[in-house]
Amino acid sequence: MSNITLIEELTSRGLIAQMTSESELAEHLENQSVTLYCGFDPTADSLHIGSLVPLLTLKRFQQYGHTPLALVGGATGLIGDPSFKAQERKLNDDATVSDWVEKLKAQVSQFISFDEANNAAQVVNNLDWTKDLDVLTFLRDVGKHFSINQMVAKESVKQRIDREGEGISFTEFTYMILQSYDFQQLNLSHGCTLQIGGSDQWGNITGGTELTRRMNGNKAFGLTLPLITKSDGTKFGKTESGTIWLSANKTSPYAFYQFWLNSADADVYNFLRYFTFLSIEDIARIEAEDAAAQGRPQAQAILAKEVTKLVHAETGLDAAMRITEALFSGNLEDLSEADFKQLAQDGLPMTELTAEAITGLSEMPLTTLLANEGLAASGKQIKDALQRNAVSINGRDYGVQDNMTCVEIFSTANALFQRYHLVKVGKKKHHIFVL
RNA sequence: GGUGGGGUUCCCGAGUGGCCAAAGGGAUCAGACUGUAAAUCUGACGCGAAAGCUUCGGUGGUUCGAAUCCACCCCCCACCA
Repeated sequence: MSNITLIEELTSRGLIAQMTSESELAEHLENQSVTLYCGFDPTADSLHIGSLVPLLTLKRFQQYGHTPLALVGGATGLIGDPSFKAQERKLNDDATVSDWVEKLKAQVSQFISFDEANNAAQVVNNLDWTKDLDVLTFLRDVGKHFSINQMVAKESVKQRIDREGEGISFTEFTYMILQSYDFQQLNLSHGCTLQIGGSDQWGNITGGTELTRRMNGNKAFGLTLPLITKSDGTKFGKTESGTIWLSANKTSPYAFYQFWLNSADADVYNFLRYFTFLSIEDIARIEAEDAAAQGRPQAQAILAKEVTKLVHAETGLDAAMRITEALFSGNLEDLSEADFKQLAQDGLPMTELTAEAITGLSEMPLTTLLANEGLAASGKQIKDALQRNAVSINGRDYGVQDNMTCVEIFSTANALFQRYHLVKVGKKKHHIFVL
């Protein structure tokens, strides 16, 4: 597909943190189609954008003719990965985990192709080869290959062991062995010779390459991806309102699109390299054009469009762009009744005002109402916004003197199409109230 | 187990009897500027529309009045053993 090798491509995108036996791995990947895997543990009912880099990297390998296995950790999810975690985690019960496993299976499947003739992807679950494993076999056949001395020395668990006041249970300590066993099993059953993962997984991955060598006598490789960082030092993937999830139920396509659209100039070109399939040349061209042009760069819009399309498909992207256009172009008059219905469906936060709710409004200050609907952390903030004329409803600005007039504000007469009130607080927060 | 130092509003961190809803910084929210940026400037920042109500590890006490004083308890840190 390209005249550069996969490793060269990944390198130029900044997608390689660490590799085992670098030159050998490069050669291994060039000479044949290899099978590789990446694991995703069910720690919630959806993955978040932190998992997007490994997911897309699996796809990149597939584009270069390799066979990706997406492993969902039905077993490891029951244990909990201690890597670089400050505290022991509480265990989730197995009904919950198996429910999450099913959801993640569907989610990871979006990103890799199952139709390729020669290198179709597969989704596997490590519960399949661990659930019937008995303790004695595990201890004798697997555990014997691990040196406690080496395990204790791993950076990923070091802080837990060294730090006073914290500890690590035997359960979590064993996590590395389980994950290593996955690699060894996949090497046997699928001929898998490479594991990729986030850079926090390095200790677990090298555990797997070692175990594969010892038990199977096979050479196996590992490659880790960098932790995504932001130029301002804040954590990637979180906003004030929380984690950005891949599931549309948890983060609407609109919110997802907005997240990328708001990327800082200092980060956006890196993000294009990490999160899109645009060629490095195209990205360099975009960057050069933005640098030459005055005003708003085009990169954020391209990024938002590309990533939203990857995660939420064309329909999700259309919805996100439709809402964005409606809310930020400034012209409410352009919205039709159908548009309002669509906005609600597309994931713009919405509240229905029932008849009882309306009667309750006579006692309800606007500040309380809007704060309750999540438009601000407290009524105080709404009050502050009111004082600065930063609250508008259906295009009309309201001030503190209107605070007790909810009934009038949300009357049918003031509603658009007799039903809709579009509330805006500040520049970016929107909410629809429907009669 | 011993000795010393601590636990303050989202975080860091001042405050050691009234002038304290509690300095300062960060985060956050809103405004100006702008590109739905960044940087910068301004305002807000316990809750409440307001009257007012509730905070300074916990429980009791002293006092007209306590984050500040006393007693007991819980937790954390440092050094020693």
